[in-house]
Amino acid sequence: MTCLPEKVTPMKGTMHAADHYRRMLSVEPHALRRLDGSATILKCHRDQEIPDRPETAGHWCYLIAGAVRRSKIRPDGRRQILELMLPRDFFFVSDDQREETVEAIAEPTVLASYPAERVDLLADRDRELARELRGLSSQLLRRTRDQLMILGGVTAVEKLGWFLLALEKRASDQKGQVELPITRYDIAEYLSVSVETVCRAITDLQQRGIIALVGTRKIKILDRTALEEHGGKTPQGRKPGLIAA
Amino acid sequence: MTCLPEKVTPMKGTMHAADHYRRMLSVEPHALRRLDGSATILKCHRDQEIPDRPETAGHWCYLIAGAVRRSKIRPDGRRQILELMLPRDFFFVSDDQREETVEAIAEPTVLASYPAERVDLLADRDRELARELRGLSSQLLRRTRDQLMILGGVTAVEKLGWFLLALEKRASDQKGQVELPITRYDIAEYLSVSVETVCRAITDLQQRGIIALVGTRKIKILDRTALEEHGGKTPQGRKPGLIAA
DNA sequence: CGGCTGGTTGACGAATCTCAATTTCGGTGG
DNA sequence: CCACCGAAATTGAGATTCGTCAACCAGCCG
Repeated sequence: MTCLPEKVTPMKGTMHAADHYRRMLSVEPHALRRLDGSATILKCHRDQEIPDRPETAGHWCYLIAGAVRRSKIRPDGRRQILELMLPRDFFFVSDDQREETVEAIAEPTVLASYPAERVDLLADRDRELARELRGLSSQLLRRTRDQLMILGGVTAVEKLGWFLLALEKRASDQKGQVELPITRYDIAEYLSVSVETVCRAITDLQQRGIIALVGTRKIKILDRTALEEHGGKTPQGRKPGLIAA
Repeated sequence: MTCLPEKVTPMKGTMHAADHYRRMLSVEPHALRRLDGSATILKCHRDQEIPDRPETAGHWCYLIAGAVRRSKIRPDGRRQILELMLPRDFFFVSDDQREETVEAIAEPTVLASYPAERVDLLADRDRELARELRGLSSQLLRRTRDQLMILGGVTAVEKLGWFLLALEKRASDQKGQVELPITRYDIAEYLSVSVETVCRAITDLQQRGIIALVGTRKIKILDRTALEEHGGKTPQGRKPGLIAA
Protein backbone atom coordinates (compact mmCIF):
# COMPACT_ATOMS: atom_id res chain seq x y z
CA MET A 1 0.00 0.00 0.00
CA THR A 2 2.97 2.29 -0.31
CA CYS A 3 3.33 4.56 -3.31
CA LEU A 4 5.41 1.97 -5.06
CA PRO A 5 2.80 -0.61 -6.04
CA GLU A 6 3.38 -4.28 -5.70
CA LYS A 7 2.99 -6.07 -8.96
CA VAL A 8 -0.15 -8.13 -8.70
CA THR A 9 -2.01 -9.94 -11.40
CA PRO A 10 -5.22 -8.07 -12.05
CA MET A 11 -8.20 -10.17 -11.29
CA LYS A 12 -10.40 -10.91 -14.20
CA GLY A 13 -13.97 -10.18 -13.43
CA THR A 14 -16.29 -13.10 -13.00
CA MET A 15 -18.42 -13.97 -15.96
CA HIS A 16 -21.26 -12.11 -14.43
CA ALA A 17 -19.34 -8.97 -13.64
CA ALA A 18 -17.66 -9.03 -17.05
CA ASP A 19 -21.02 -9.01 -18.75
CA HIS A 20 -22.16 -6.23 -16.53
CA TYR A 21 -19.27 -4.04 -17.54
CA ARG A 22 -19.43 -5.16 -21.13
CA ARG A 23 -22.78 -3.51 -21.32
CA MET A 24 -21.21 -0.23 -20.22
CA LEU A 25 -18.59 -0.60 -22.88
CA SER A 26 -20.10 0.58 -26.10
CA VAL A 27 -21.23 4.02 -25.29
CA GLU A 28 -20.37 5.63 -28.58
CA PRO A 29 -21.20 4.71 -32.15
CA HIS A 30 -17.58 3.97 -32.91
CA ALA A 31 -16.15 1.53 -35.33
CA LEU A 32 -14.09 0.52 -32.35
CA ARG A 33 -17.17 -1.28 -31.09
CA ARG A 34 -16.33 -4.04 -33.49
CA LEU A 35 -13.45 -4.85 -31.22
CA ASP A 36 -15.61 -5.56 -28.22
CA GLY A 37 -15.63 -9.21 -29.05
CA SER A 38 -11.92 -9.55 -28.41
CA ALA A 39 -11.97 -7.38 -25.31
CA THR A 40 -10.92 -8.57 -21.90
CA ILE A 41 -12.50 -6.89 -18.93
CA LEU A 42 -10.02 -6.14 -16.19
CA LYS A 43 -10.79 -5.01 -12.69
CA CYS A 44 -7.80 -3.51 -10.96
CA HIS A 45 -7.04 -2.32 -7.47
CA ARG A 46 -5.41 0.92 -6.51
CA ASP A 47 -1.70 1.08 -7.34
CA GLN A 48 -1.92 -2.01 -9.50
CA GLU A 49 0.07 -2.02 -12.69
CA ILE A 50 -1.82 -2.45 -15.94
CA PRO A 51 0.55 -4.02 -18.48
CA ASP A 52 0.34 -7.54 -17.19
CA ARG A 53 -0.07 -9.58 -20.31
CA PRO A 54 3.27 -10.88 -21.53
CA GLU A 55 1.72 -12.63 -24.53
CA THR A 56 0.94 -9.40 -26.34
CA ALA A 57 2.96 -6.64 -27.89
CA GLY A 58 0.99 -3.99 -26.11
CA HIS A 59 -2.71 -3.39 -25.96
CA TRP A 60 -5.30 -0.69 -26.32
CA CYS A 61 -7.45 0.04 -23.32
CA TYR A 62 -10.79 1.66 -22.81
CA LEU A 63 -11.37 2.94 -19.31
CA ILE A 64 -14.81 2.15 -18.00
CA ALA A 65 -14.59 3.27 -14.39
CA GLY A 66 -11.97 4.62 -12.01
CA ALA A 67 -8.78 6.36 -13.05
CA VAL A 68 -5.41 5.39 -14.49
CA ARG A 69 -2.10 7.19 -14.59
CA ARG A 70 0.93 6.84 -16.82
CA SER A 71 4.05 7.91 -14.98
CA LYS A 72 7.79 7.90 -15.15
CA ILE A 73 10.38 8.11 -12.40
CA ARG A 74 13.10 10.72 -12.65
CA PRO A 75 16.71 10.08 -11.75
CA ASP A 76 16.19 12.12 -8.58
CA GLY A 77 13.33 9.89 -7.52
CA ARG A 78 10.42 12.20 -8.21
CA ARG A 79 7.55 10.79 -10.15
CA GLN A 80 6.14 12.62 -13.15
CA ILE A 81 2.64 11.80 -14.27
CA LEU A 82 2.61 11.84 -18.04
CA GLU A 83 -1.03 11.14 -18.62
CA LEU A 84 -4.20 10.90 -16.64
CA MET A 85 -6.90 8.61 -17.95
CA LEU A 86 -10.53 9.05 -17.00
CA PRO A 87 -13.63 7.00 -17.80
CA ARG A 88 -14.41 6.84 -21.53
CA ASP A 89 -10.76 7.43 -22.45
CA PHE A 90 -8.83 5.22 -24.80
CA PHE A 91 -5.14 4.74 -24.27
CA PHE A 92 -2.37 2.51 -25.44
CA VAL A 93 -0.16 0.46 -23.18
CA SER A 94 3.10 -0.65 -24.69
CA ASP A 95 4.93 -3.56 -23.17
CA ASP A 96 8.44 -2.38 -23.86
CA GLN A 97 8.09 0.67 -21.66
CA ARG A 98 11.27 0.77 -19.70
CA GLU A 99 10.70 3.20 -16.90
CA GLU A 100 7.17 4.08 -17.80
CA THR A 101 4.46 2.51 -15.69
CA VAL A 102 0.71 2.51 -16.13
CA GLU A 103 -1.35 1.86 -13.05
CA ALA A 104 -4.81 2.18 -11.59
CA ILE A 105 -5.25 4.94 -9.02
CA ALA A 106 -8.90 4.75 -8.03
CA GLU A 107 -10.38 2.00 -6.01
CA PRO A 108 -12.47 0.09 -8.37
CA THR A 109 -10.82 0.65 -11.71
CA VAL A 110 -12.39 -1.24 -14.57
CA LEU A 111 -11.15 -1.31 -18.11
CA ALA A 112 -11.46 -3.18 -21.35
CA SER A 113 -8.27 -4.36 -22.98
CA TYR A 114 -7.74 -5.13 -26.66
CA PRO A 115 -4.59 -6.88 -27.87
CA ALA A 116 -2.63 -4.64 -30.22
CA GLU A 117 -2.11 -7.33 -32.84
CA ARG A 118 -5.84 -7.88 -33.14
CA VAL A 119 -6.47 -4.18 -33.48
CA ASP A 120 -3.85 -3.89 -36.16
CA LEU A 121 -5.19 -6.85 -38.07
CA LEU A 122 -8.70 -5.53 -37.95
CA ALA A 123 -7.58 -2.06 -38.94
CA ASP A 124 -5.96 -3.57 -42.01
CA ARG A 125 -9.34 -4.57 -43.30
CA ASP A 126 -11.57 -1.96 -41.80
CA ARG A 127 -11.06 1.52 -43.20
CA GLU A 128 -13.41 3.18 -40.82
CA LEU A 129 -11.64 1.67 -37.86
CA ALA A 130 -8.29 2.72 -39.24
CA ARG A 131 -9.49 6.27 -39.61
CA GLU A 132 -10.89 6.31 -36.12
CA LEU A 133 -7.58 5.10 -34.79
CA ARG A 134 -5.89 7.98 -36.55
CA GLY A 135 -8.42 10.37 -35.09
CA LEU A 136 -7.84 8.87 -31.69
CA SER A 137 -4.12 9.44 -31.99
CA SER A 138 -4.53 13.08 -32.78
CA GLN A 139 -6.89 13.37 -29.84
CA LEU A 140 -4.31 11.85 -27.54
CA LEU A 141 -1.72 14.19 -28.94
CA ARG A 142 -3.95 17.17 -28.32
CA ARG A 143 -4.55 16.09 -24.75
CA THR A 144 -0.83 15.74 -24.15
CA ARG A 145 -0.30 19.20 -25.58
CA ASP A 146 -2.89 20.56 -23.20
CA GLN A 147 -0.82 19.09 -20.44
CA LEU A 148 2.22 20.84 -21.84
CA MET A 149 0.36 24.12 -21.50
CA ILE A 150 -0.44 23.26 -17.91
CA LEU A 151 3.12 22.31 -17.02
CA GLY A 152 4.43 25.40 -18.76
CA GLY A 153 2.44 27.68 -16.50
CA VAL A 154 4.47 30.01 -14.31
CA THR A 155 2.68 30.03 -11.01
CA ALA A 156 1.14 27.11 -9.19
CA VAL A 157 -2.22 28.83 -9.11
CA GLU A 158 -2.13 29.11 -12.87
CA LYS A 159 -1.28 25.45 -13.30
CA LEU A 160 -4.00 24.35 -10.94
CA GLY A 161 -6.52 26.59 -12.65
CA TRP A 162 -5.82 25.14 -16.07
CA PHE A 163 -5.87 21.68 -14.60
CA LEU A 164 -9.30 22.19 -13.08
CA LEU A 165 -10.66 23.63 -16.29
CA ALA A 166 -9.25 20.79 -18.36
CA LEU A 167 -10.69 18.32 -15.90
CA GLU A 168 -14.08 19.94 -16.03
CA LYS A 169 -14.07 19.76 -19.80
CA ARG A 170 -13.25 16.07 -19.68
CA ALA A 171 -15.27 14.83 -16.76
CA SER A 172 -17.89 17.18 -15.46
CA ASP A 173 -20.57 15.75 -13.22
CA GLN A 174 -22.39 18.97 -13.69
CA LYS A 175 -21.45 22.22 -15.29
CA GLY A 176 -19.15 24.14 -13.01
CA GLN A 177 -18.48 21.20 -10.76
CA VAL A 178 -15.42 18.99 -10.81
CA GLU A 179 -14.99 15.71 -9.02
CA LEU A 180 -11.32 15.17 -8.27
CA PRO A 181 -10.63 11.54 -9.08
CA ILE A 182 -7.20 11.55 -7.47
CA THR A 183 -5.32 12.58 -4.36
CA ARG A 184 -3.45 15.84 -3.88
CA TYR A 185 -0.25 13.88 -4.20
CA ASP A 186 -1.22 12.72 -7.65
CA ILE A 187 -2.23 16.23 -8.59
CA ALA A 188 1.13 17.46 -7.36
CA GLU A 189 2.98 14.92 -9.48
CA TYR A 190 0.80 15.77 -12.44
CA LEU A 191 1.50 19.49 -12.13
CA SER A 192 5.10 18.94 -11.12
CA VAL A 193 4.90 20.93 -7.92
CA SER A 194 4.98 19.91 -4.28
CA VAL A 195 1.87 18.73 -2.47
CA GLU A 196 2.02 21.67 -0.13
CA THR A 197 1.96 24.07 -3.03
CA VAL A 198 -1.11 22.37 -4.42
CA CYS A 199 -2.87 22.83 -1.10
CA ARG A 200 -1.84 26.43 -0.85
CA ALA A 201 -3.02 27.10 -4.38
CA ILE A 202 -6.39 25.55 -3.59
CA THR A 203 -6.68 27.60 -0.43
CA ASP A 204 -5.69 30.72 -2.29
CA LEU A 205 -8.29 30.25 -5.02
CA GLN A 206 -10.86 29.46 -2.39
CA GLN A 207 -10.17 32.55 -0.31
CA ARG A 208 -10.48 34.74 -3.35
CA GLY A 209 -13.85 33.25 -4.12
CA ILE A 210 -12.82 31.71 -7.42
CA ILE A 211 -13.57 28.15 -6.40
CA ALA A 212 -15.36 26.44 -3.54
CA LEU A 213 -14.70 23.07 -1.99
CA VAL A 214 -17.40 20.53 -1.31
CA GLY A 215 -15.68 18.03 0.88
CA THR A 216 -12.06 17.58 -0.17
CA ARG A 217 -12.67 15.88 -3.46
CA LYS A 218 -15.26 18.02 -5.15
CA ILE A 219 -14.73 21.55 -6.41
CA LYS A 220 -17.17 24.15 -7.63
CA ILE A 221 -15.94 26.65 -10.13
CA LEU A 222 -17.39 30.03 -9.21
CA ASP A 223 -15.42 32.38 -11.43
CA ARG A 224 -14.38 30.69 -14.64
CA THR A 225 -12.93 33.82 -16.20
CA ALA A 226 -10.57 34.38 -13.30
CA LEU A 227 -9.35 30.80 -13.58
CA GLU A 228 -8.63 31.17 -17.27
CA GLU A 229 -6.66 34.34 -16.76
CA HIS A 230 -3.75 32.87 -14.83
CA GLY A 231 -5.70 32.69 -11.60
CA GLY A 232 -6.83 36.27 -11.59
CA LYS A 233 -3.72 38.01 -10.42
CA THR A 234 -0.71 39.12 -12.35
CA PRO A 235 2.42 37.76 -10.78
CA GLN A 236 5.59 39.75 -10.57
CA GLY A 237 4.34 42.65 -12.58
CA ARG A 238 4.03 40.77 -15.83
CA LYS A 239 2.32 42.82 -18.45
CA PRO A 240 -0.38 40.87 -20.23
CA GLY A 241 -1.08 41.12 -23.90
CA LEU A 242 2.38 41.76 -25.23
CA ILE A 243 4.71 39.21 -26.65
CA ALA A 244 6.96 41.49 -28.61
CA ALA A 245 7.54 45.17 -28.22
CA MET B 1 10.59 40.92 -38.45
CA THR B 2 9.17 41.19 -34.97
CA CYS B 3 8.39 38.08 -32.99
CA LEU B 4 4.86 38.12 -34.29
CA PRO B 5 5.33 36.97 -37.87
CA GLU B 6 3.60 38.65 -40.73
CA LYS B 7 1.51 36.26 -42.68
CA VAL B 8 3.23 35.80 -46.00
CA THR B 9 2.55 33.25 -48.64
CA PRO B 10 5.44 30.83 -48.71
CA MET B 11 7.22 30.92 -51.97
CA LYS B 12 7.07 27.76 -53.90
CA GLY B 13 10.43 26.69 -55.07
CA THR B 14 11.16 26.96 -58.71
CA MET B 15 10.93 23.77 -60.72
CA HIS B 16 14.59 23.38 -60.46
CA ALA B 17 14.85 23.93 -56.74
CA ALA B 18 11.84 21.73 -56.13
CA ASP B 19 13.51 18.87 -57.91
CA HIS B 20 16.63 19.47 -55.96
CA TYR B 21 14.83 19.14 -52.66
CA ARG B 22 12.66 16.32 -53.91
CA ARG B 23 15.77 14.28 -54.20
CA MET B 24 16.50 14.89 -50.52
CA LEU B 25 13.00 13.80 -49.65
CA SER B 26 12.98 10.07 -49.62
CA VAL B 27 15.68 9.20 -47.22
CA GLU B 28 14.04 6.23 -45.60
CA PRO B 29 12.43 3.12 -47.03
CA HIS B 30 9.03 4.23 -45.86
CA ALA B 31 5.70 3.50 -47.39
CA LEU B 32 5.25 7.21 -47.02
CA ARG B 33 7.47 7.53 -50.06
CA ARG B 34 4.48 6.67 -52.13
CA LEU B 35 3.15 10.06 -51.23
CA ASP B 36 6.02 11.94 -52.75
CA GLY B 37 4.10 12.33 -55.96
CA SER B 38 1.51 14.54 -54.31
CA ALA B 39 4.02 16.49 -52.30
CA THR B 40 4.47 20.22 -52.58
CA ILE B 41 7.87 21.61 -51.75
CA LEU B 42 7.71 24.74 -49.67
CA LYS B 43 10.53 27.07 -48.87
CA CYS B 44 9.79 29.35 -45.96
CA HIS B 45 11.47 32.31 -44.37
CA ARG B 46 12.03 32.83 -40.71
CA ASP B 47 8.87 33.57 -38.72
CA GLN B 48 6.70 32.59 -41.63
CA GLU B 49 3.55 30.69 -40.82
CA ILE B 50 3.14 27.25 -42.34
CA PRO B 51 -0.59 26.54 -42.67
CA ASP B 52 -1.18 28.60 -45.72
CA ARG B 53 -3.33 26.39 -47.86
CA PRO B 54 -6.98 27.15 -47.37
CA GLU B 55 -8.06 24.47 -49.81
CA THR B 56 -7.12 21.61 -47.56
CA ALA B 57 -8.28 20.27 -44.23
CA GLY B 58 -4.79 20.15 -42.86
CA HIS B 59 -1.68 18.57 -44.21
CA TRP B 60 1.20 16.37 -43.23
CA CYS B 61 4.66 17.82 -43.51
CA TYR B 62 8.11 16.39 -43.76
CA LEU B 63 10.85 18.76 -42.73
CA ILE B 64 13.81 18.70 -45.07
CA ALA B 65 15.93 21.54 -43.77
CA GLY B 66 15.70 24.25 -41.16
CA ALA B 67 13.49 24.15 -38.10
CA VAL B 68 9.82 24.63 -37.31
CA ARG B 69 7.98 25.38 -34.10
CA ARG B 70 4.41 24.83 -33.02
CA SER B 71 3.42 27.36 -30.39
CA LYS B 72 0.51 28.76 -28.52
CA ILE B 73 0.02 32.12 -26.85
CA ARG B 74 -1.11 32.21 -23.23
CA PRO B 75 -3.65 34.66 -21.91
CA ASP B 76 -0.81 36.53 -20.20
CA GLY B 77 0.98 36.97 -23.50
CA ARG B 78 3.77 34.48 -23.04
CA ARG B 79 4.41 32.06 -25.83
CA GLN B 80 4.69 28.36 -25.17
CA ILE B 81 6.44 26.19 -27.71
CA LEU B 82 4.56 22.92 -27.92
CA GLU B 83 6.73 21.14 -30.42
CA LEU B 84 10.06 21.60 -32.10
CA MET B 85 10.49 20.06 -35.53
CA LEU B 86 13.90 19.21 -36.91
CA PRO B 87 14.99 17.88 -40.28
CA ARG B 88 13.61 14.40 -41.04
CA ASP B 89 10.64 14.95 -38.75
CA PHE B 90 7.07 14.41 -39.83
CA PHE B 91 4.35 16.55 -38.33
CA PHE B 92 0.74 17.35 -38.91
CA VAL B 93 -0.62 20.83 -39.43
CA SER B 94 -4.30 21.24 -38.81
CA ASP B 95 -6.13 24.17 -40.32
CA ASP B 96 -8.63 24.69 -37.55
CA GLN B 97 -5.98 25.51 -35.00
CA ARG B 98 -7.36 28.50 -33.20
CA GLU B 99 -4.51 29.91 -31.22
CA GLU B 100 -1.95 27.40 -32.31
CA THR B 101 0.54 28.55 -34.88
CA VAL B 102 3.16 26.64 -36.80
CA GLU B 103 6.03 28.62 -38.21
CA ALA B 104 9.52 28.34 -39.59
CA ILE B 105 12.29 29.51 -37.29
CA ALA B 106 15.47 28.90 -39.26
CA GLU B 107 16.52 30.85 -42.25
CA PRO B 108 16.08 28.55 -45.09
CA THR B 109 13.37 26.19 -43.97
CA VAL B 110 12.34 23.66 -46.58
CA LEU B 111 9.56 21.17 -46.24
CA ALA B 112 7.38 18.82 -48.20
CA SER B 113 3.66 19.11 -47.69
CA TYR B 114 1.05 16.42 -48.32
CA PRO B 115 -2.67 17.21 -48.28
CA ALA B 116 -4.42 15.32 -45.50
CA GLU B 117 -7.26 14.11 -47.71
CA ARG B 118 -4.82 12.51 -50.10
CA VAL B 119 -2.99 10.80 -47.26
CA ASP B 120 -6.23 9.50 -45.83
CA LEU B 121 -7.40 8.21 -49.17
CA LEU B 122 -4.15 6.45 -49.81
CA ALA B 123 -4.08 5.01 -46.34
CA ASP B 124 -7.50 3.50 -46.97
CA ARG B 125 -6.01 1.30 -49.64
CA ASP B 126 -2.48 0.87 -48.44
CA ARG B 127 -2.16 -1.16 -45.26
CA GLU B 128 1.51 -0.60 -44.92
CA LEU B 129 1.06 3.13 -45.13
CA ALA B 130 -1.75 3.01 -42.60
CA ARG B 131 0.44 1.11 -40.20
CA GLU B 132 3.28 3.50 -40.65
CA LEU B 133 0.99 6.38 -39.93
CA ARG B 134 -0.01 4.71 -36.70
CA GLY B 135 3.62 4.19 -35.84
CA LEU B 136 4.30 7.79 -36.64
CA SER B 137 1.58 8.91 -34.28
CA SER B 138 2.98 6.95 -31.40
CA GLN B 139 6.39 8.41 -32.18
CA LEU B 140 4.96 11.91 -32.02
CA LEU B 141 3.26 11.06 -28.79
CA ARG B 142 6.48 9.77 -27.31
CA ARG B 143 8.30 12.91 -28.33
CA THR B 144 5.66 15.06 -26.71
CA ARG B 145 5.95 13.00 -23.55
CA ASP B 146 9.68 13.57 -23.56
CA GLN B 147 8.90 17.25 -23.59
CA LEU B 148 6.61 16.75 -20.63
CA MET B 149 9.53 15.28 -18.73
CA ILE B 150 11.60 18.31 -19.67
CA LEU B 151 8.97 20.82 -18.63
CA GLY B 152 8.33 18.93 -15.42
CA GLY B 153 11.92 19.35 -14.31
CA VAL B 154 12.44 21.32 -11.13
CA THR B 155 15.47 23.44 -11.79
CA ALA B 156 16.35 25.27 -14.95
CA VAL B 157 19.66 23.42 -15.17
CA GLU B 158 17.78 20.15 -15.11
CA LYS B 159 15.42 21.25 -17.86
CA LEU B 160 18.25 22.49 -20.03
CA GLY B 161 20.19 19.29 -19.48
CA TRP B 162 17.33 17.10 -20.60
CA PHE B 163 16.73 19.38 -23.52
CA LEU B 164 20.31 19.09 -24.71
CA LEU B 165 20.27 15.33 -24.34
CA ALA B 166 17.00 15.01 -26.22
CA LEU B 167 18.35 17.27 -28.92
CA GLU B 168 21.50 15.25 -29.21
CA LYS B 169 19.48 12.08 -29.61
CA ARG B 170 17.44 13.64 -32.37
CA ALA B 171 19.97 15.68 -34.29
CA SER B 172 23.55 14.98 -33.48
CA ASP B 173 26.16 16.22 -35.90
CA GLN B 174 28.61 14.08 -34.06
CA LYS B 175 28.39 12.10 -30.89
CA GLY B 176 28.58 14.44 -27.94
CA GLN B 177 28.04 17.54 -30.00
CA VAL B 178 24.81 19.45 -30.39
CA GLU B 179 24.07 22.17 -32.89
CA LEU B 180 21.45 24.50 -31.44
CA PRO B 181 19.05 25.20 -34.29
CA ILE B 182 17.27 28.01 -32.45
CA THR B 183 17.88 31.15 -30.45
CA ARG B 184 18.03 31.37 -26.67
CA TYR B 185 14.64 33.01 -26.76
CA ASP B 186 13.12 30.00 -28.45
CA ILE B 187 14.84 27.69 -25.99
CA ALA B 188 13.41 29.77 -23.17
CA GLU B 189 9.91 29.50 -24.54
CA TYR B 190 10.38 25.79 -25.10
CA LEU B 191 11.52 25.22 -21.53
CA SER B 192 9.09 27.75 -20.13
CA VAL B 193 11.70 29.79 -18.32
CA SER B 194 13.07 33.27 -18.92
CA VAL B 195 15.88 33.89 -21.38
CA GLU B 196 18.14 35.07 -18.61
CA THR B 197 17.67 31.82 -16.77
CA VAL B 198 18.61 29.88 -19.89
CA CYS B 199 21.82 31.86 -20.17
CA ARG B 200 22.62 31.38 -16.52
CA ALA B 201 21.98 27.66 -16.77
CA ILE B 202 24.31 27.42 -19.75
CA THR B 203 26.96 29.38 -17.93
CA ASP B 204 26.52 27.24 -14.85
CA LEU B 205 26.90 23.96 -16.73
CA GLN B 206 29.89 25.39 -18.52
CA GLN B 207 31.66 26.51 -15.37
CA ARG B 208 31.22 23.10 -13.83
CA GLY B 209 32.79 21.49 -16.86
CA ILE B 210 29.71 19.55 -17.88
CA ILE B 211 29.34 21.21 -21.27
CA ALA B 212 31.49 23.43 -23.46
CA LEU B 213 30.43 26.06 -25.94
CA VAL B 214 31.80 26.27 -29.44
CA GLY B 215 30.60 29.63 -30.59
CA THR B 216 27.16 30.40 -29.24
CA ARG B 217 25.24 27.83 -31.20
CA LYS B 218 27.21 24.65 -30.75
CA ILE B 219 27.58 22.73 -27.53
CA LYS B 220 29.84 19.87 -26.60
CA ILE B 221 28.65 17.46 -23.96
CA LEU B 222 31.58 16.64 -21.75
CA ASP B 223 29.91 14.83 -18.87
CA ARG B 224 26.79 13.03 -20.02
CA THR B 225 26.16 11.36 -16.69
CA ALA B 226 26.10 14.65 -14.85
CA LEU B 227 23.59 16.01 -17.33
CA GLU B 228 21.30 13.05 -16.89
CA GLU B 229 21.38 13.35 -13.13
CA HIS B 230 19.56 16.64 -12.78
CA GLY B 231 22.56 18.70 -13.72
CA GLY B 232 24.95 17.10 -11.31
CA LYS B 233 24.00 18.81 -8.10
CA THR B 234 21.23 18.01 -5.72
CA PRO B 235 19.12 21.08 -5.19
CA GLN B 236 17.68 21.89 -1.80
CA GLY B 237 18.79 18.70 -0.15
CA ARG B 238 16.59 16.41 -2.18
CA LYS B 239 17.43 12.81 -1.57
CA PRO B 240 17.72 10.83 -4.77
CA GLY B 241 16.49 7.31 -5.18
CA LEU B 242 13.47 7.38 -2.93
CA ILE B 243 9.96 7.98 -3.98
CA ALA B 244 8.14 6.47 -1.06
CA ALA B 245 9.35 5.68 2.41
C1' DC C 1 29.13 54.94 -37.67
C1' DG C 2 24.44 53.96 -35.65
C1' DG C 3 20.78 50.93 -34.95
C1' DC C 4 19.17 46.35 -34.07
C1' DT C 5 18.82 41.64 -32.70
C1' DG C 6 20.87 38.07 -29.97
C1' DG C 7 23.34 37.00 -25.89
C1' DT C 8 25.22 37.73 -21.12
C1' DT C 9 25.56 39.28 -16.30
C1' DG C 10 24.10 41.59 -11.73
C1' DA C 11 20.67 42.97 -8.10
C1' DC C 12 16.35 42.59 -5.90
C1' DG C 13 11.82 40.77 -4.99
C1' DA C 14 8.48 37.05 -5.56
C1' DA C 15 7.21 32.33 -5.66
C1' DT C 16 8.28 27.65 -4.58
C1' DC C 17 10.55 23.83 -2.03
C1' DT C 18 11.72 21.49 2.14
C1' DC C 19 11.09 20.48 6.83
C1' DA C 20 7.98 20.15 10.51
C1' DA C 21 3.75 20.25 13.00
C1' DT C 22 -1.17 19.80 13.03
C1' DT C 23 -5.82 18.53 11.49
C1' DT C 24 -9.10 15.78 8.98
C1' DC C 25 -10.81 11.56 7.19
C1' DG C 26 -11.70 6.58 6.58
C1' DG C 27 -11.43 2.31 8.03
C1' DT C 28 -10.40 -1.39 11.49
C1' DG C 29 -10.78 -3.82 15.57
C1' DG C 30 -12.21 -4.12 20.25
C1' DC D 1 -20.49 2.29 19.12
C1' DC D 2 -16.20 4.17 19.94
C1' DA D 3 -11.14 4.38 20.19
C1' DC D 4 -7.32 4.15 17.44
C1' DC D 5 -4.32 4.12 13.51
C1' DG D 6 -2.50 5.61 9.17
C1' DA D 7 -2.99 8.13 5.09
C1' DA D 8 -4.51 12.39 3.17
C1' DA D 9 -4.78 17.25 3.68
C1' DT D 10 -3.46 21.60 5.58
C1' DT D 11 -0.66 25.34 7.54
C1' DG D 12 3.74 27.74 9.09
C1' DA D 13 8.85 29.08 8.83
C1' DG D 14 13.27 29.37 6.69
C1' DA D 15 16.14 28.50 2.51
C1' DT D 16 16.64 28.54 -2.47
C1' DT D 17 15.62 29.35 -7.14
C1' DC D 18 13.66 31.96 -10.62
C1' DG D 19 11.55 36.25 -12.87
C1' DT D 20 11.94 41.10 -13.68
C1' DC D 21 14.46 45.15 -14.47
C1' DA D 22 18.56 47.06 -15.98
C1' DA D 23 22.94 47.49 -17.95
C1' DC D 24 26.21 45.84 -21.09
C1' DC D 25 28.66 43.30 -24.95
C1' DA D 26 28.97 41.27 -29.71
C1' DG D 27 27.92 40.66 -34.36
C1' DC D 28 25.52 42.28 -38.59
C1' DC D 29 23.60 45.28 -41.96
C1' DG D 30 22.67 49.50 -44.15
